[in-house]
Amino acid sequence: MDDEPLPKAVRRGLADEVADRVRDAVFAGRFPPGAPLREVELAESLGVSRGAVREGLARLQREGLIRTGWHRPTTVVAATAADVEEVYRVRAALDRLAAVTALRRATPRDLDELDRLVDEMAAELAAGAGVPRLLALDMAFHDRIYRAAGNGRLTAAWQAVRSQVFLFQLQRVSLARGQYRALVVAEHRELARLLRAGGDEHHLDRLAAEHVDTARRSLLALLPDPDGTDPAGTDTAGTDPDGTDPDGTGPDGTDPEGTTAAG
Amino acid sequence: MDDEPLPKAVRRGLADEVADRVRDAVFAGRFPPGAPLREVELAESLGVSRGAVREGLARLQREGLIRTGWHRPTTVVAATAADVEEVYRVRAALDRLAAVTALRRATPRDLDELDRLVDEMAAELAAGAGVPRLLALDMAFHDRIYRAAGNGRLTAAWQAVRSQVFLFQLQRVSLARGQYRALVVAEHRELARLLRAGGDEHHLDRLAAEHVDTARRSLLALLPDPDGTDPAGTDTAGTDPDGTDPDGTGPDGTDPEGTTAAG
DNA sequence: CCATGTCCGAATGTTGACATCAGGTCGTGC
DNA sequence: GCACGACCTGATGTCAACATTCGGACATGG
Repeated sequence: MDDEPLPKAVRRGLADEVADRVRDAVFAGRFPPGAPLREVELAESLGVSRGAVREGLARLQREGLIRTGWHRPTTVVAATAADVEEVYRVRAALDRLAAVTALRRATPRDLDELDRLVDEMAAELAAGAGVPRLLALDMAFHDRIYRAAGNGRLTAAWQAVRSQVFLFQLQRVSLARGQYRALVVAEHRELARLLRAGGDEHHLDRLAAEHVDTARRSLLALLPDPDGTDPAGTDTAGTDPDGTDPDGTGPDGTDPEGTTAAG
Repeated sequence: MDDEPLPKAVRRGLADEVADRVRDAVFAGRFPPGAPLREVELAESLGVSRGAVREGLARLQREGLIRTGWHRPTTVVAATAADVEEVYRVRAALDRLAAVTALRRATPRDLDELDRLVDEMAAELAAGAGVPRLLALDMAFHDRIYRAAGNGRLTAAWQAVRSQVFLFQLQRVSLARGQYRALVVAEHRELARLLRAGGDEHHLDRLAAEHVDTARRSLLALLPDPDGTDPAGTDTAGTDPDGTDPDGTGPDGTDPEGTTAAG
């Protein structure tokens, strides 16, 4: 008996389908950073109407994977140091909350799944698996933590940066060095251990923060340094300062199974 | 001599207009919690096509203000204790990051504006202003902090919960008691002071968390105790992981550019 | 040669109509 | 009387066509 026997057979619309296809295409490098995603082209290519494409793109915009403007073609985001800084800072805040919350709410099933993912990660690593495969497992691991936390809004916020995290890691294949790969696996194993231990909230919180920080620094090391160690003022154009950016469309709250794939 | 002399004259689409109108209507109580928002009705009422309405509703869904399903009418969210818990926990995580980041990036103009908002808040309070007015100022205050932080993704995440925070506070007019009102103003003044001082990051982080927690508890106190939401959850986490308590969420939110209405 | 005004292509923004689906109601058989 | 199935209504999902706007190229005047 599963806690959730049936994954609830959700009726997806075309927009979701379009979003998934385009997202995978972006991850696969079909559309490099800065490349335009024209609605008509995608509509023809996918065999659907522009409306569906439009809605799907709006969803991807919500995920921060693409940017658009008034009467301007949407383009794939290009990862600058400022972007990485922004995304990972937000991710750290969310991850910490997710970990601490999961500490109190994780079910035995959640804990088992986390261990299984870490084991699989280690196995794949030993087998010399490619970066996308390891990244997918990495993502699945964190997705599970968010799911265990059981906070819909938190999960939604995570999904708003998740694709960017994946894309950035994929573009800059920072996992290339074996040393770092092993470290990542070790960090995940430690996270799973602390969650199972169920005790030290402070320790877990700190580990979650450090885990993200490790990834952030390893990515920033590969990017042109805009300014000092402490990036201030890297506001830049990417996002709008006023905060009222025109984005996307409605989220669907909960999406349990990771959609990204890219395996 | 503004830092940004011209507010950039953004070209808004119909979807944004629709979203603003509907949001204001919801805040004004035109659509009570649970009420259906039918696309055709709104289309006729606003004099636009269903497409525009659809896109606008998608935006509101992203803000968590409405919920929808496959071929089911969208409805206004009803604030349960679990919802408040979720929203405020996420908000606390975001607010903490925003405050700490703003500590390093806030410009003198930002600081002046924060002080001005607090003063105005105090003045309105003394003048016996209504709850919506105080809430709007409260929101503007926090919006300014997010803006000062200069992290677009963080701001986007904030906007995904901002409307809910506003709605919850508005529905349960927890600010009714004069005592609490005064406390809120004092907390804001302290936040502004710490930001201007520019020093103690730890202290600021903790204050931001407490500020949100105060609001969270005051709201939960007014809601029926759901049982299941979470055993340890509501009060919870008394321990602070980083020395600062990980959760907690905050109270008000508002929107800067006066869209919210009610005022 | 630089600055200004105008035109054109292309993409998005917007629209109204058609197809599909969920929920409730009624009717039927046991 | 109860369970099951078909039907109908109303809503959203989807589509193809029209209107608006951006960006650049071209021509023009100083």
